[in-house]
Amino acid sequence: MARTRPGDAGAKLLKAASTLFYRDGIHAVGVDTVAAEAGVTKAALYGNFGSKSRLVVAYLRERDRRWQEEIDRITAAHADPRERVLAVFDAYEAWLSRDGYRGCAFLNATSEFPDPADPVREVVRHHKTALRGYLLAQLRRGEPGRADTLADELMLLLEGAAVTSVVAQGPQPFDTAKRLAQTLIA
Amino acid sequence: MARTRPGDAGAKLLKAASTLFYRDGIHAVGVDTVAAEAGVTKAALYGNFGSKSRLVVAYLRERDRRWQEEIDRITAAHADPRERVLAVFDAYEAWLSRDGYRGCAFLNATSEFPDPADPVREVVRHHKTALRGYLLAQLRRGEPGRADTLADELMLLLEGAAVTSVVAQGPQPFDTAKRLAQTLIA
DNA sequence: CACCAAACAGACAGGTCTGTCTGGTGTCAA
DNA sequence: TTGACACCAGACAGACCTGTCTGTTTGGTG
Repeated sequence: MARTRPGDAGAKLLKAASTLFYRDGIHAVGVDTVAAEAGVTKAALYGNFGSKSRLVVAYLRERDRRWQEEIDRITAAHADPRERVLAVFDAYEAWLSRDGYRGCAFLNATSEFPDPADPVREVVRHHKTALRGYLLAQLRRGEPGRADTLADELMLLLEGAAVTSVVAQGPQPFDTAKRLAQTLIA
Repeated sequence: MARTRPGDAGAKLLKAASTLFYRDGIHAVGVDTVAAEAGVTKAALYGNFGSKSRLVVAYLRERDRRWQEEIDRITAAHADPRERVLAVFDAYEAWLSRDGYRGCAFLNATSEFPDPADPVREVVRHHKTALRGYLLAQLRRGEPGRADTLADELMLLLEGAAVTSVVAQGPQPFDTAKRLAQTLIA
């Protein structure tokens, strides 16, 4: 088997962790399983991340980074603020659909880590704050006075559609959410 | 110490399980902990429920039963369909507030049990279907033609507020949700 | 080429998990 | 009063958990 090049174990682990933690849940996956899936030894895991907790945080940060890239793509693809907002709904739906409606990784992590002071929860707050911030920035270019309220409302619709689509095992809630969002920002 | 009377161990276990599973998460709590919290032996747990999985299902069913009682109280306290709908939002908020914003027990369980075929997930679907059914029944008495769409929209707002209030660690999202709900059903 | 850092391989410790089993004890009902 | 049954107490099995350690091998760099 091709030996892992020095410095590559971290990336392999992150990829494996992302797949397994998201698919099966964080508590349900052991470090041995992550290392095996990455084709890397447990020693490499602890050498790179120090602990499972820190690997979990790194996993969420990485996912946040990828989501940020998605936001950048949306910004590049659409100039109209309203279109950008609606594109966020589409992107959210596409992510969940691609992953078999296992829900938002950050909300799932929140369920598994009850302590609000946990570093995991800080990453979640950072991610959600950034998302709301993006919506807010777009909405300010429409009716600045209503932008804050609208951002709150759209966040409710996004999160609601995300969790409901998991229970329903399908994208239908996003149709409802997008339609409602459209009338709100019209 | 007063000995547990025959037949009471099940109820004690259910109460302890409800507290611990909800507060700390299901995978994070072991059967020994549940038995100890209930003041009961592990043998009694397995005698009454057979397995941890079945205890989890019983925990969610019990919670669903209690929520159904809440719905009955709402029905008794309000005659107007619109008031009943808004009272559901208030009740949802009150439950989360009482429990320190740990979120909806059923959505949290969904995060922890990825397999849609798991009995746990069946209980979740049953609970959410019943909730939507109640809203739908009320909405049909207003504009029957829009009732289905409205029920979907209100569910999004409820779920959205539930999860967002966990991330935000406070009830503010429910203000947004209720205000929006009010304009939708006006 | 020689060295170092990072990987490999895999044993190991100490704890926790679910689930079982044995044997004694209290309660209720017949 | 006696028998059935649900409980208590706690040991036990076997798997899995996180995290550590020893020693070896290898790739990249000076």
